[in-house]
Amino acid sequence: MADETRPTRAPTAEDVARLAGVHRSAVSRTFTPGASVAPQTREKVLEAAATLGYRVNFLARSLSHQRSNLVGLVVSDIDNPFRAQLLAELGTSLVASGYRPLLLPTERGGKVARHIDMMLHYNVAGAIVTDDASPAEIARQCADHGVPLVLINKRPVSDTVLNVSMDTETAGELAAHALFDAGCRRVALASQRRSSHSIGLRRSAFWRACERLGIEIADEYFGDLPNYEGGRAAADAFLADTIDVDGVYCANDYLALGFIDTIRHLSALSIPGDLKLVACDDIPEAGWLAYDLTTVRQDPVRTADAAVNGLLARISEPDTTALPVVVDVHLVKRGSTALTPPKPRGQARPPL
Amino acid sequence: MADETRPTRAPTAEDVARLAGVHRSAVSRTFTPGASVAPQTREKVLEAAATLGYRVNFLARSLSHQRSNLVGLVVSDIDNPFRAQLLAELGTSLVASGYRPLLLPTERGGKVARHIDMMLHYNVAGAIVTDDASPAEIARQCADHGVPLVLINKRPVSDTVLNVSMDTETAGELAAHALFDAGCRRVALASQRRSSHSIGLRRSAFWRACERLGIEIADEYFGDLPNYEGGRAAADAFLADTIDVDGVYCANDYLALGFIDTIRHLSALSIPGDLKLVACDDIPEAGWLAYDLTTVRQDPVRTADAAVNGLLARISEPDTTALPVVVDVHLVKRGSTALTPPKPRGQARPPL
DNA sequence: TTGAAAGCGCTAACAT
DNA sequence: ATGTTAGCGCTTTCAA
Repeated sequence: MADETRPTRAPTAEDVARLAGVHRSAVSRTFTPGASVAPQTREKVLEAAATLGYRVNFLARSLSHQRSNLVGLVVSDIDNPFRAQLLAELGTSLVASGYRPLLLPTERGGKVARHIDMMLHYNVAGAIVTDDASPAEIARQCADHGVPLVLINKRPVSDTVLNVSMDTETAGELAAHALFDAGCRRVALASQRRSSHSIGLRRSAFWRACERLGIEIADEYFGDLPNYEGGRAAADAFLADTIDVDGVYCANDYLALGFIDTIRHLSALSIPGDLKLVACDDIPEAGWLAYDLTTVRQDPVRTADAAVNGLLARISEPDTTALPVVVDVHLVKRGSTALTPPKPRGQARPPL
Repeated sequence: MADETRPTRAPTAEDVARLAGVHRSAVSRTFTPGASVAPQTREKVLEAAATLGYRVNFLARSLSHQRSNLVGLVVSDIDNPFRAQLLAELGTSLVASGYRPLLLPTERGGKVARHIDMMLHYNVAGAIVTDDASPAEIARQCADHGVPLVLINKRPVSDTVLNVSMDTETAGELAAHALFDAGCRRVALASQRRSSHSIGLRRSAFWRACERLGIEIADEYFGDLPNYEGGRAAADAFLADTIDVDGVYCANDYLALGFIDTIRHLSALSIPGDLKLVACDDIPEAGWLAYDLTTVRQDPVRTADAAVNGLLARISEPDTTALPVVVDVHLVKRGSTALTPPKPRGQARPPL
């Protein structure tokens, strides 16, 4: 009768109670952290549970609690190594804190509305958003439903949602200084065409810093997206131009990789010989031999930690105003801004 | 009284029923795909639901159904671009199919047991595992609890769990042929030290193919992990050796990037001049100008689709035996195996 | 087609 | 400290 192939229904608290000779509530209490159970009752329950392979049904528990320990993780552009690292960190960190990440990947142009909908279906305890899409709506909806929300590197929407972002202002300054120290006085910018909050901030901060330092910004070049292809496109535009610059700031590393490759492989320019380069993020690739890119580091581990801790805080005290968290950045100096002996021709940018 | 700041409790089916002037079950039926509701009742319910912002509580629904539409996604090494792509695809594909991915990232050396535990707590509808850790235990446990399981590129464990894997045999052949066609007759292998099912298959298949073609395998070099650093370590070992080879097969692209960088930047050897290189996966980086790596493509989209479709099939018919799915591979020819004019010195591998 | 009622597995307030 | 009981929000037989 008891066929091994037919997996029997999962054991319930009732089953355990029966076997242990106690009441269901005793079982419940045994598995509830702050409950009072007699040590020996607890023992009996634990043993029975073990032999039966009992596990608390979190769905039922969440139903009682009116809130699950699921956390919505809205992410886009996982192909960007920084995002991938961040996602991994957020995931492990959440799991370590007893929460379960519900992964909600956003395709480009995908409806974020679907995701909030989803999360609300699941009574998520909170949500973390690092998507590039505009979070205004998602934030409002979450607020309406009392779902604590954390935005990473996004435009702040209200003082009820926590904003965790890198120190863009300092990042811009560090980048400008790095170029200045490398001798640059006339630079270009490379970024994405589609406007983005965080990229926008990086650009303007860099711009201001250059002004202060007396660095002239000659022009700006764009790719469609802030990725490798975007960097290549920006570099193509750059090379097609005839302006004379001695440095370039790329809005992020991922894009910088494409920029570098195009410059190195499809032009006669040398980095850092003819052109210094600085970017932002410090993805692992920036440290690779093929790139050796000076960049402003934004630590994904600390960012993720700040986001998760912040979320936990908001979950336990949802009614406090959320003070924005700014994650420090620092310059990682590499070969792309190395000082080089003056070129024989003595020209910053030789004709192609 | 009705303060906007205090988000009111989410509306329930009861609330909707009251507003629509019907019974709760009518509401339930309205939101149950195959139920029978009078068109106008349905209309009333839908309207009431809309004004109240009602959403079915999936936790409660799952409790009734005895199974949620959560799917465990056990992933490790998200830093590997192939894994990142796969994860993104799996996520979007699951969401598109009406399932919700529960992200369970495995740290290196992390206990997978924790994850199965978690999934069982949530009555997941199924699970997809692309983790590198041994899945034997996880598979057994899932089977015990009737949780459909799909393994991607892992060692098969039983005919109740579906195995989706790339065609390693063909991959080995394609790689060997690519090297052969590029003129290689004596090659080396680069992979990871820690044994891994999929890497192991790639190696042995390549080995056999070389034997058939009359390519001699001179030696094998290892890095600790199948990543960039692993590739660098393997290349270091390779360079420290004095064997004379004309080609190298890297067990995966990610590792190959490190291998290439070390060869290109820390040795006098040229690729493909002195050394042809072939790897496996076809991550985006392989096509970058800095690498231009000939590789055997394993399409993450098709792999993910196969896994998700397979999972759905097993969810609907859990008692059929799972026929392994093999995902086709093909060669992507790039510069690392380009034929080059004979070197002036006429020597395959010049001394450093 | 619709209302009534039982039950999914668990928690928590209450009573003992 | 433990048993009792009333829900949590939904689905689903069963009658009507």
